[in-house]
Amino acid sequence: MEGQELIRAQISKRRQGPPTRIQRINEARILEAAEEIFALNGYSGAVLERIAERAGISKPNLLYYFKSKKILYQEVLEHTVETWLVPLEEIEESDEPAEAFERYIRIKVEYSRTHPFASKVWANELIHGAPHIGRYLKRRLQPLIDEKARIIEHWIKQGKMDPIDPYHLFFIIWAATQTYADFGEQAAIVKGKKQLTKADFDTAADTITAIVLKGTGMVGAG
Amino acid sequence: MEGQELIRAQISKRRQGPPTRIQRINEARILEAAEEIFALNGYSGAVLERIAERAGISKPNLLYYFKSKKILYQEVLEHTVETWLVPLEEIEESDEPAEAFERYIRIKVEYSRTHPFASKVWANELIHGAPHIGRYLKRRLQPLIDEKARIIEHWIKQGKMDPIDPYHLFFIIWAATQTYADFGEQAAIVKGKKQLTKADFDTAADTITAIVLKGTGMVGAG
DNA sequence: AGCATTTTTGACCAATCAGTCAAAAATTGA
DNA sequence: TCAATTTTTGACTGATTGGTCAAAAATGCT
Repeated sequence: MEGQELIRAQISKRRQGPPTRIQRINEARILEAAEEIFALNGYSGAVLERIAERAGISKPNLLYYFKSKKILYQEVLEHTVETWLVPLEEIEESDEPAEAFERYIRIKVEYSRTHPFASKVWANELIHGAPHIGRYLKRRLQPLIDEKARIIEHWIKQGKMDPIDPYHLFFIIWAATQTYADFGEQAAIVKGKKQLTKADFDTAADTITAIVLKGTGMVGAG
Repeated sequence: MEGQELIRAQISKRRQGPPTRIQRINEARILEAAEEIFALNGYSGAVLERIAERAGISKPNLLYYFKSKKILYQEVLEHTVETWLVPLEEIEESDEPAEAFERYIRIKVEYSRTHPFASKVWANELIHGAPHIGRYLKRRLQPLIDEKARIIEHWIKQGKMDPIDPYHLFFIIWAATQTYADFGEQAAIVKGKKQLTKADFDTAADTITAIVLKGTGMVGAG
């Protein structure tokens, strides 16, 4: 269990032409089912039979589309990472810090609410030390964060916000926004509910936004 | 995999008197080894043979001390939860909010640094919906949080801090402090390091403390 | 020393599960 | 219609692993 290297290269490519209608439907169904099963059980705990079942096909049929459990898992991971990075890319130097971060926080909380399985798969991979996707992450995430860190440092020089370590600021925001997906059950238990509601997520976004914006001096103390 | 009920009741109690020296040593060794293996591999991915190996004994011998994998896992969980709750209990109404929260944040970051495996085991359990420890959590954590929430609401009424949802404040602090243990590899990758250093944890504690204290109005805007 | 109790382990079993394979069924294209 | 291709699956296999058991080894006690 220590995957790496370019994921694309490992994926079953037995096709010559474009994917058929059946292929597109089945692969999409499998990936969706896999996301949920991997999220709920982890990599080792996930059983291919159950993923196939949930996708409405047989296990050998699943293996026909994805040559191995590992490859299927990596496809799921890659999909979640890319979605995860999109809102980060939208932070630009020309933005007002308060607006950029409020938008970023709200998008990430909303993503936690609508894609809890994706977030959990991702969290699981990270907890175990990113064994399947570490190298990819280094190539893809590190340069992106370095770029955004420079933007924040620029904002700090301009006096638009307090002097804060940009990396830790991102860690805190990631942690705070994703905790509602990853540890949603804990939050629900603490709040005495069966499940978090949309209102809970909205309050979460409000609270995180308020603390981060005021706490970093992006907006004047209220 | 949906354990519950009083954990103590399930644990092998074949003893009449107090534990012997050998028992204490071996049980401690096993629990320490188990914590690491469960943290690194998850419940399903953890192999008893490996835990035994790391504890320096044979697998049947491990099963002699803990009757099943599930029971061993629950013992590890229970141990981590109790440690986790200690600093929370220390927050008291007579405290100054800024002092109480700064202390709480620093203790939790330090705990993340010194007990990364415990934190990961715990995170893993929560991600999967707290299947083994959900009920215990409800009985133990919920009342405690309710109590601390009342203290915070009292502080808010006294004008000692901004009106903030106390539950979400705790979620944010838990997430921010534990992210350095749970997702430490990600943080290291982003920072271009192999591993986080003590200095990184100190900066983390400083940053979280600064943002939370200022962001909640516990200290005047600097 | 010698007996009782605790501790330790090799050998084994049964269940689970990723992955294979050959053949059947469905689909496509002329 | 009918042959070529793609899709689907039942039946297997081999490896892994949680847990058992009986017997051996170590320890404690008088």
